[in-house]
Amino acid sequence: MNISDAGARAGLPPKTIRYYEDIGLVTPDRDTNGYRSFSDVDIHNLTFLSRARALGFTIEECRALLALYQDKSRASAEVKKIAEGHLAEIEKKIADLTSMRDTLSHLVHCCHGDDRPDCPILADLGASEKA
Amino acid sequence: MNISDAGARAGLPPKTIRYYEDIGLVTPDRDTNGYRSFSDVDIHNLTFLSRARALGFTIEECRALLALYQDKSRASAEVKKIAEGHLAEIEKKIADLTSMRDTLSHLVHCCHGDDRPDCPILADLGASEKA
DNA sequence: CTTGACCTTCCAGTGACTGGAAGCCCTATC
DNA sequence: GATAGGGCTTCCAGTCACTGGAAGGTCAAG
Repeated sequence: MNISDAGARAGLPPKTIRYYEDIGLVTPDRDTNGYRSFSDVDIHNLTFLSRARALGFTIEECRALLALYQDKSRASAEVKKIAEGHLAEIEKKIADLTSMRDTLSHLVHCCHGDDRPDCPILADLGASEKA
Repeated sequence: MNISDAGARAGLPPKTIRYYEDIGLVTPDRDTNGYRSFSDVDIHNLTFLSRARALGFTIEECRALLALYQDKSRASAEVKKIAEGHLAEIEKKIADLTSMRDTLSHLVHCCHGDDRPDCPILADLGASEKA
């Protein structure tokens, strides 16, 4: 199967698949004309990667997960450890963004947003620090 | 004031300040020895940038906000528009991350995490699509 | 006079792609 | 057989907002 079809199956653009090959995540065969030829296993691995990325795992986490996926004697504890670490990072990002949102939402709410220059948003950003 | 002190005041590393000068966000004077010399206004602007960045505004949003900040006849509506746009993006990121967290949290919860290979996390990532 | 902490510039790397150029390959139609 | 189009290949550059490091100038203290 050619790269476009493989991409359609896995839910990834061709460019991304070439990149994944570049960094050694997949190693499709080549046809005699030089075209990449994707086997069912390749598609399966690409789909795995696509889903793991959609869950926000970094490429290096994906690499580790894929290796564990292919190692039929792995310990599930190792997988769980990676997932838990990633989960903690997601939680932290959510907390950070929520804090930003609360602050910004408050400021936006305070700004009347008309053609006058008074603006609590800018006032707050530019304020000297206070206790 | 030299770059390190300016950075300490504004809460930014010297490298970042040099970068901000590179891209035209600040334009500190130079001493005769070539060192950057930061005025109170420079510090103020850097602090403004530091806070806006901490709220997750992009550099280009910061550039726009800083211009509005310095324009004493601006309309607050313009500021509010930028802030609201940014707020919407934050909300979206929070929603995306929350969805990821829920999925991942569920999977982590299902994985017993011992030395056996059975792992619902990998099973899910590798599953053929189902209805 | 030397040491060490600053400062300067410039170049390269980060993560995970993405866009684009230049050129080969394949199929279909005229 | 020529040609048009689409898809494939490689490679280079750009994204965003820095960050690290090298090479070298400057300054205050001892």
